[in-house]
Amino acid sequence: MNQNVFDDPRITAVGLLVEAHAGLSARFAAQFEEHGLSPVEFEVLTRLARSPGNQLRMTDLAAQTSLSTSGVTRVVDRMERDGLLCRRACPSDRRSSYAVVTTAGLQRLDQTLPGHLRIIEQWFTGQLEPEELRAVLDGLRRVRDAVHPGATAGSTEPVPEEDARS
Amino acid sequence: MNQNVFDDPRITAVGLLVEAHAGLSARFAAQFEEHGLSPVEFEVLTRLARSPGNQLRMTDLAAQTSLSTSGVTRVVDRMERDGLLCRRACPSDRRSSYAVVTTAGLQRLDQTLPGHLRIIEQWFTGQLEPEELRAVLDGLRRVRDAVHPGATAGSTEPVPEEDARS
DNA sequence: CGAGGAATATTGCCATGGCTATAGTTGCTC
DNA sequence: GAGCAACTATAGCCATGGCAATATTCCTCG
Repeated sequence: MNQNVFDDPRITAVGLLVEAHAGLSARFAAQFEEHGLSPVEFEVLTRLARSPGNQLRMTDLAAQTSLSTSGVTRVVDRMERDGLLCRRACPSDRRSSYAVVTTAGLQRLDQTLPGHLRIIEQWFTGQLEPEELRAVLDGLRRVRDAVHPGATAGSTEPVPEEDARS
Repeated sequence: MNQNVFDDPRITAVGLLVEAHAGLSARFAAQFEEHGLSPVEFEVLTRLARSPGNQLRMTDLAAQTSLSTSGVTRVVDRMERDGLLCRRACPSDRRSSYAVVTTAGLQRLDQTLPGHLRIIEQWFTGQLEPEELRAVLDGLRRVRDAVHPGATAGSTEPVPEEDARS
């Protein structure tokens, strides 16, 4: 068996990306937990808080998170039970319902965000010189745009079908 | 509520990292599935295949993957049932047992790896100029070393305790 | 208008995996 | 050697979340 396949620079590159991500996620999760939030709940809270009216239809919330629509149903169940958000019927479409952040939810987010930003700075952005950071982010943006169809509003271009990198 | 918190460059930076990782993971998972593997199973297979004797104690396997020891027990259960690996009693310590990759497991990995490498190149490394890629990897290495204690054998230095909290 | 198909949220069923308790083993200390 | 703490793998119980089925509601086309 070809042992040195694992020394392939591509494997190494992915390993770095995965481990950097995993390490940061673990730090985030620990801090979220201090504020009684799971990573998914924090994600939901931020997505709602940055949406007009602090609300989003269940479907749209699912599209903006890592969850399926049924997953969103359940997270919203839990968070509604905890008073972080509530459901609101959509007046124009009786199939839809909104998830709306409550005041308590916004407060919780406010409590969590400063520490979150501190962690990012301490363990990610602050570890790099400004121009290094810019280089990393430029690279990640290119990867993201290639591999994550429809991630940003800006990239409406079709997903590149081949390895073409202009 | 402070809406423009979400325009904070730190939030943006993490968002890029997370989405690049998520996009790549999704592509990987799709290709693994073509070969009848889950992401965790692929991880286990590679960890074992790159270990001396194609084997690892359950505990060590857990330490090298994203799983707890009980998680490893179950993945190994499934993979043993599928014939990808088998358990072997440790002769020197009757508490321990090894997970050993079978020939079928190595074959499965051989079938999967070329496509995996192609995906990495097509959607990650190949999207960047060589010097861009090097810059990204250098940055990720720094982040990884900071945030992921004990990730590599090379970085024995203690985790920076530069702290600022509480 | 009415029928059929698409969209929306939810629920049932299931796989995955973490935490904790447990049983077996080892090694250290007295 | 006996006792005890640490280690190792596993099983029980539970939370999370995906997929598919389901019930509503909406929309389009005839």
